[in-house]
Amino acid sequence: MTAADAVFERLLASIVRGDYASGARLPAERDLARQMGASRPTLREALRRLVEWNLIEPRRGSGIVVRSYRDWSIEVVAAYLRYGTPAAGQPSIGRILVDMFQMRRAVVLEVIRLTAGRVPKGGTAGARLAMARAWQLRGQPGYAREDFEVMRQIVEAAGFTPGLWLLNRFAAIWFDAASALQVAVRTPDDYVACHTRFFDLLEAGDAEAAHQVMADYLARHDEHLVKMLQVMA
Amino acid sequence: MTAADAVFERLLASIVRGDYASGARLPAERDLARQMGASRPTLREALRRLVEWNLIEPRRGSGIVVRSYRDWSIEVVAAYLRYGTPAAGQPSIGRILVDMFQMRRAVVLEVIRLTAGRVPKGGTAGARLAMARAWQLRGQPGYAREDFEVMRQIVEAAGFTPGLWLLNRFAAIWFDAASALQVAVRTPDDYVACHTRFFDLLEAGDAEAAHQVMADYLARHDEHLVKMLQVMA
DNA sequence: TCTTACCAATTGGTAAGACCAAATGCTCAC
DNA sequence: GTGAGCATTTGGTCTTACCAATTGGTAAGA
Repeated sequence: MTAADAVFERLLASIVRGDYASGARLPAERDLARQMGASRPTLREALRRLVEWNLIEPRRGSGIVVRSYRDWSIEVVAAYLRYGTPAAGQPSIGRILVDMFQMRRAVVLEVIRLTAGRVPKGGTAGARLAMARAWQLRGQPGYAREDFEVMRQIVEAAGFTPGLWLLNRFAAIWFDAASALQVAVRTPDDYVACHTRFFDLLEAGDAEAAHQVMADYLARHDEHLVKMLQVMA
Repeated sequence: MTAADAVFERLLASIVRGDYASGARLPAERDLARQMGASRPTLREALRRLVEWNLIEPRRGSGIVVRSYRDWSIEVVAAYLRYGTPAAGQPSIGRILVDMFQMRRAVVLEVIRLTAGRVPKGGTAGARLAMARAWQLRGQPGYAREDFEVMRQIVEAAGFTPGLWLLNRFAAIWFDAASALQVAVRTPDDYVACHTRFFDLLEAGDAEAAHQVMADYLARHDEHLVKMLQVMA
């Protein structure tokens, strides 16, 4: 991790933790750089990302104002799971987590739905290979990424570029959150069976049935994770 | 627009346009800064955002490699609409556009679905006010933002924070894309009627019917936009 | 001839200091 | 009390320099 990354993480934590009220001002860049033990250019690289995530808004001559949590961008969730301290009337961390799971499943399923009817003949070959690799890696660190690669292969073969890019963003957020939660994703026993059936249905052109297979699979998958979360809570 | 923004935009354009093959290296930072007529710190602020969007990957001692388009993040779509030149076998700009519309509608509707059952008594008050403001602004520049505020009010009232943050990201991408397309969003005549009915159903606790109202509304809305796109093409 | 260890060049990462320009807020004249 | 003008604050940018990780070639050794 670079110095700019470290500064970014510290500022991110303090904002998400609620150290600054909405509309409050951060210390001036020069002071902030000194507080963080970093140079101004390094600090500014960190600030760039905070701007990108809609956490702050620099105003020349005036200062850097901290934006309301209602303006934040989805990339913040992982940090919120790490550092968040919900104020009164705001949803709890557990609530956020459950919501995130629901939303993630909904988005992935929508991408699948929009993809399913467009997979060309033989378009599942890459996905089948990725699935085999993922299965080999079950229980090991590289599994999540390879499992994710399966869907990317499908979506790419279908030429559904915006869906591919959306999945990429979600994956980044997801892996970040997972590392924050120390969640070890378990691979279901029917992993290969479900996916093979999914691929076969795609090749056969039965988009609706294919979508249903993955909907059921992900529902079971999430159910398992939610149980784990309840054990933790 | 700051100098760093300008440099970012130029680099973004050249990468999205395909000036660099996947895995190719950008010129060294010092050379690139000179080419862009900017200082190294300014250039590096621009590179930060390109990293954030998964367009490049800096490697100390080696250089900055340009990543494959399949790794890019969803934030890139707007730039792709501006500058993209799809290679053979890749989807056309028109295809991307239609996909984007579909995906946006799907995501918004999913957020609505996950929100609908959780709106508290009186939770639509803020949304009704925003709707009135949006209607006043129909046909004018501020309309799109205020129209978007309506949904944010609903989602916020329901305490569906990840959904709120996801909408924020989508809105940013959407407004960026709209400015690239010079699309003027027309306000349907039944704007107030549809939304009022939506709010009433939410307050009555009929989540399914509420969802359906907005699904129909957005379908008609998008149909209109798609027609405009066909005229343009 | 092949391999290995090492060194120098390349290149991203960081720091310090200075100046410009926009916004702010105070002061002073009216 | 009010408005114009000026000094201060503060983000935006540039220059220069040095550090550290990687790379690639070179020379020594097997």
